[in-house]
Amino acid sequence: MQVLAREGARRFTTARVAERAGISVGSLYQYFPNKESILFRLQADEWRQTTALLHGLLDDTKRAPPDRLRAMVKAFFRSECEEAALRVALGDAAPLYRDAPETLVHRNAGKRRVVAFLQEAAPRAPRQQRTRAAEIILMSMEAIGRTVSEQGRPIAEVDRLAAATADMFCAYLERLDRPAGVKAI
Amino acid sequence: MQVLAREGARRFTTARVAERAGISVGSLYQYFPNKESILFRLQADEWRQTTALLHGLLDDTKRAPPDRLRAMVKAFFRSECEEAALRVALGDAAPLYRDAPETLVHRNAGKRRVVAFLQEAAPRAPRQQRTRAAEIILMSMEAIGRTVSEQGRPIAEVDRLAAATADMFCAYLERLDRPAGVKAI
Amino acid sequence: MQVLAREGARRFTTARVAERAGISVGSLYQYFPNKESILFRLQADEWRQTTALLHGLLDDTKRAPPDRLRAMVKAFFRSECEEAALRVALGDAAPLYRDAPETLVHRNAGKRRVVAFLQEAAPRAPRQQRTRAAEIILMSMEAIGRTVSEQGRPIAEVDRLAAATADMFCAYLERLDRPAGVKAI
Amino acid sequence: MQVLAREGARRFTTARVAERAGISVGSLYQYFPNKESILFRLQADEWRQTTALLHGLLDDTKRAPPDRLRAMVKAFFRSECEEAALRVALGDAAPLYRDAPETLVHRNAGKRRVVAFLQEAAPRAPRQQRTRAAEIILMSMEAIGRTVSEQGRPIAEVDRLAAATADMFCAYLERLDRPAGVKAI
DNA sequence: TATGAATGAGGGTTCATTCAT
DNA sequence: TATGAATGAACCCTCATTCAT
Repeated sequence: MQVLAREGARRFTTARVAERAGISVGSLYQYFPNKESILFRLQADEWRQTTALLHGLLDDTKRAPPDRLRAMVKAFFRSECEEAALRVALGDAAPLYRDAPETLVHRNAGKRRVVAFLQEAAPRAPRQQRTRAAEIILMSMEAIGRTVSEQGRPIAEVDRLAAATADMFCAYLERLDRPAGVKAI
Repeated sequence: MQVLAREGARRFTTARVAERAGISVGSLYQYFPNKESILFRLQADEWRQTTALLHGLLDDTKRAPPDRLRAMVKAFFRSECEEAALRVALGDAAPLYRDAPETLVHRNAGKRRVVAFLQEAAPRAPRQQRTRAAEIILMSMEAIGRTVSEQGRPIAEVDRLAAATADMFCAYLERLDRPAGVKAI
Repeated sequence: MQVLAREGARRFTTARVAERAGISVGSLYQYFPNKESILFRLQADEWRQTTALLHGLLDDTKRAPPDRLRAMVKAFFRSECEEAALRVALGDAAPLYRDAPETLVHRNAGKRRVVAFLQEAAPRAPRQQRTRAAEIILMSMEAIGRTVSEQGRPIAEVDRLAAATADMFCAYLERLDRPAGVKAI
Repeated sequence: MQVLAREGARRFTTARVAERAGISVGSLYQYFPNKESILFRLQADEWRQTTALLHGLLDDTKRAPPDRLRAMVKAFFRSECEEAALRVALGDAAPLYRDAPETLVHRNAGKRRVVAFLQEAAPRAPRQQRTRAAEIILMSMEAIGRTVSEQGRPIAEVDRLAAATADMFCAYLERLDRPAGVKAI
């Protein structure tokens, strides 16, 4: 993680990782079969943390769904901004793990959780719409979060963007839950 | 573009580009100072095309703003899916041009155009909110478009996702234009 | 042997040998001083088996010398074709044990046995000629056997080649035993 | 060739070849796609030379076939002993080019030439026997030649072994040409 | 202006061997 | 006696860039 954050994806080499870890390249290769797997492990750890954080917020049934959504977006943006360099570098390394099966697993898990949330937040929306909405919300949140983190914006600005993004999602929720035919726009 | 699309970002080398172009590496280096600049040029061309396409749709004042927004999202998603391989490869090469000044210029131009559009579509929204909304809409659209193209989904599905994404944007527009204090959610 | 036969000489590593043997690398190095010695041991075992087989056939004084020679060639070719992969791999590893003293010992033992056989089969040949003939016969038989095994020819074909090779050896025996000056060609 | 001869197959590395050639590794890789191809090229050159030499001798129709055979064996053994180290190293590197199609081509070309020779030298032998005999003669000659070269025997001894080997071949020729049923052994 | 051979640092990976436990 | 993590030199190969022609 330190090599990735400090040196960037391009300079993330097995030699540097080993040196930073204070071990030899050979030892590194006793724990990881190849470079790709190191990166994947880093990304998996990130996913685990973020998933725990976000699902925890969505699970908090004491709060109204929109509040939970807002909390999730805000938390996600902030977590993206911490260790921004690492996040960017992991993003740059995506080609190396993009097609791994675990990537799909992670994506699907996230999607399922949001679908479940939408069931609660927009119970009147048809199932197919909910599935698509879940995807859209996740993809947007991740993309905006990454871009914001990448640009190194000040934290206050990040929070404002999170609020605005959550506004968009909430407006979408509202519309999804509106009985069909009562179109406003 | 052909090298990038056919061989991927990893195998996009100056030697291959020169060969495909039917010139020598030396000549290639007379037109471009370095590899990075070649990639940047490719991305700039993409941007030019997409910008022309999207701004053209937004400019069509005969249609209602939401319709134009829908048209833009649909057109963007489709254009992303054409030459998906090229798009993915350009995305993978982003680290090489991400920090170029032209990148910022392009982003700002897009943002300005959407801000102008929002002025028309949500005249009652405060200026700052509009600016943020423009950014959010652009980033979401780009991110979802890229992801969708990356995943190679069937065109019908892409259109459905475009429609749903546009739904989200329209719901957001509606809310932006709603007089403050009249919160629905 | 299993590692060598299944994985080939290139992938014959101490780690793999230890794993297949169900012990640790450390333990492996308590039984063998180095990798070379493992290979040599394998080769020595092969030699022991083959020597026992071939000498046994040559020893069978109830049969006429040419018959015994034929039997030996046939048996050798067949034994080479069993476990062909192992044989090929051992051959590839030859540089590691070629210069070991045991290699010379084995070669000399084989030579002595064939010299003795020739004494019986071509008693009239001068001693020096017999010595050379023994070498030539052994080298040919080994080389043709190895090549045949390497090429994975069908067993029927292998037997035919063995018969032809034995023909050659028998013709040679005959000539060796012919009184000098009675040259036919 | 120098690296192979002086350092052996194990120490035949691209870096050493480049250094000895007075060029950089990069340049080396502009002429050869990989290490294997370098070795193959070396072997192919050897084959070309040897083929020219041996076929030339076999072609000399002014001499009787047995004489030509003797000349060929002698010439082959001597050529193997020149640059013995190179020959041994090339042999050790065989795993790298053994399965290349050119190897088969070379083998077949040699075989065809010897088959043609046998047609002349043993016209009464059946076709199938001739084919097998050609293979056997070639394989023996190559194997004995290699072994002799590998052992670094003195040239006089090499010549004697060549003569003895040729004796064996000639005896075989004689037998092949003998009308069937007139078995001597 | 065009060429393309030459460069060489740098990449990922392997593996025989050691030695503290 | 058995272990197996640690080592690190060495391997093959790539590629952005230069520069004499």
